[in-house]
Amino acid sequence: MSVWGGNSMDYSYLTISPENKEREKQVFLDISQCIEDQTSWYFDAGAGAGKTFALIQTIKLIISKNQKSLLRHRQKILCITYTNAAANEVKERLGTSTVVDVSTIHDCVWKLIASHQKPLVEVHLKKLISESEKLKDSINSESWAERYRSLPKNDQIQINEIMEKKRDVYYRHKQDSADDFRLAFKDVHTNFPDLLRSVANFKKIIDAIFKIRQYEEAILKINEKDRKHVKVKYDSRFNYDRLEKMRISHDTLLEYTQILIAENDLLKQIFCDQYPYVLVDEYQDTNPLVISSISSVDEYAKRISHTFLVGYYGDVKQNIYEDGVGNQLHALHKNLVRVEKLFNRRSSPEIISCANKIRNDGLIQESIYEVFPESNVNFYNIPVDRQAFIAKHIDKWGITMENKLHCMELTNERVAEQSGFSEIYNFYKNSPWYRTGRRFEYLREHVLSLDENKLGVVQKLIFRILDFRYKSKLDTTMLLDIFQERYIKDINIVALRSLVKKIQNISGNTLKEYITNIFNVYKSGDEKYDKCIEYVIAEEEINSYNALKLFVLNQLYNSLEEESASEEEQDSNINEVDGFFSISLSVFDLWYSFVSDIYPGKIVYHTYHGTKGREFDNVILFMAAGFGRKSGYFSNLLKVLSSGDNENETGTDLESARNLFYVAVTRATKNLSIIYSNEIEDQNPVKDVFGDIKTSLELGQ
DNA sequence: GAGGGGATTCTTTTT
DNA sequence: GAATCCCCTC
Repeated sequence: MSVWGGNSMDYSYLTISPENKEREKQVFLDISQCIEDQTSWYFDAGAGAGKTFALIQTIKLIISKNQKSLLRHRQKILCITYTNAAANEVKERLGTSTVVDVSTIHDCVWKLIASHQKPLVEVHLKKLISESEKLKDSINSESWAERYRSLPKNDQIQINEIMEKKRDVYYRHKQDSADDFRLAFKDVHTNFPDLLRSVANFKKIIDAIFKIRQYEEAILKINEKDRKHVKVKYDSRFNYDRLEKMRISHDTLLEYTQILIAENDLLKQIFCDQYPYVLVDEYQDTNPLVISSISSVDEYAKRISHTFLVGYYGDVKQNIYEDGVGNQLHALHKNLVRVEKLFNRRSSPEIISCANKIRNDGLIQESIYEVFPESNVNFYNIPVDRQAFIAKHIDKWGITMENKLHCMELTNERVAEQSGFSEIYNFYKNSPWYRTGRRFEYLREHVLSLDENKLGVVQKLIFRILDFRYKSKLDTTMLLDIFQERYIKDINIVALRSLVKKIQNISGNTLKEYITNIFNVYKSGDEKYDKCIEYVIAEEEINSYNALKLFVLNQLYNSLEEESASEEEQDSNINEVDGFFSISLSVFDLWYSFVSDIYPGKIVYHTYHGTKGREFDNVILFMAAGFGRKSGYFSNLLKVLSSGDNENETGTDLESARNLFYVAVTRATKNLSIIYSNEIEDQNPVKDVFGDIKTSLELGQ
């Protein structure tokens, strides 16, 4: 069913009644009718209904009816998805086609607008002006800028000049404690003691002043047609704009697109000429700016009587990201025909029934199958003892390597801990680059991303070493997976055998030992071996364990060249890095398996959010009253679990908790256990959904 | 004892 | 960036 492959039950032997087959066909006929009538539509279906299947079916239908005309007019069907993973899945399931473009929203709109730099730069210029105005307004009105505001103009100018001169000093000491920071700006502190009473506010002011200046310089340069300011670039690697450098990030790209399309008939023309059919996957997660862009193209196409059809596919109750359009689709794109699918092709009737009660918008699913295998659904309210709880389920559900147990946790930190590599996760978490540098938001991606390229610099290097170690031990590894082509082209069997043996002989119980052993053989006469190691490490200056340690120290502690770091501090940093490399290799193996998406055991851990789109036979949900800073996140939901008012929940924490819970519950196909350890104020709503609440570990039927 | 400020801690996910 | 706790000052 999914790109992540197997580990799910075999549906092929389940039977579907002729009546249900007919009804399922009718849903698709509804979509065909929309295409026939030239009316755009949205397809709403709950979890497990086969949305992606329907989307692909639709594409195939459009192709079968219009391929010739599309080819003749050099037109294509556009399918936009929210993630790269989803785009790849659609491509894979659809097969290659010359009349379909499948891409993420960002790729697609950037392709559209990147070649229209003239209007793009104009929009960018307006943005720079409005952003610098906004900053000036804040300095004139926000309470954090009051102490600056109340100074005489001359003093303000003086401060601006001092800070401009000491720009590098400012950035060097920005992360210091308040006392150290005041010390670094002694002169400002003595002359303007009030201003530095709150260091945090002072930093806010200075940041704003610097930004205003940068923006104003950029505005001048754009007007002067400076060589570096004639083009706007979209940089998908960064999550924030650098407007003064003409670089924008994800959200601003969508913002500019919306403005450009709204203001520019030529772009609308190009869009609807090129793509008369647009299909949007997971519309509930799509940014409202994208919906209004598409909608304005639609209106334009109608005005000039062009064919332009849009089909949205999604489920409002699976909207778990804040900037998604959710149930506001119809407000932004008018006159859409609703097509609904009420069948579920994934889960047991028991699970479907719980899910129906959790979603409170009236969409009630039923199983498409006549008979479904045995299913267990239980809600436990007991103190959480993960080991005991999991052990019971392994017995009860017959968990094996082939029939895995999938545990869902709320946080990544827990997932790392349960997966057995919290030592590694915590090392990064506590390192100055992430902790003192306040870069917590990078931690997940840098440590846990399944995409090697998104890992942090240190993490990527360690990944490469572990990957090399893993593959060099595997009989099925292809030579080219570990050796670079040009170094093995002219190698004979004897030399190759010796090289492989040398590599397989590298041993160690810790990374420290393993890496030390790598370099023990390095530069001792075997050039092929040296090249191979250089290929793995790919960092020139690293040619010993100590050099590696220094590299990590520079990357994560970068305190070596700082005059402020005392010798003891440096020693303790070195010890910490040394301790990190002394963690057992078996722990690193667990991390390696995790980020390689290899599941070496019977149990797999996920976050609730991370399982979107997937399905598992056996699921345990670990649940608690609070989530993040919100202490009543789930406990409030449980109070109204089966009775909440859909209308009044819009935009509330209750809605987001409900959607997240809905997504988590509907991942399960056969067996689902939920364990909630806090007190339940009112048991009735929970009983309504899950039946009796179990208060002991005994797994009743 | 009120309130200002500082230090500390923290959720998820995608582009 | 915001919630929360703690400390300091008035």
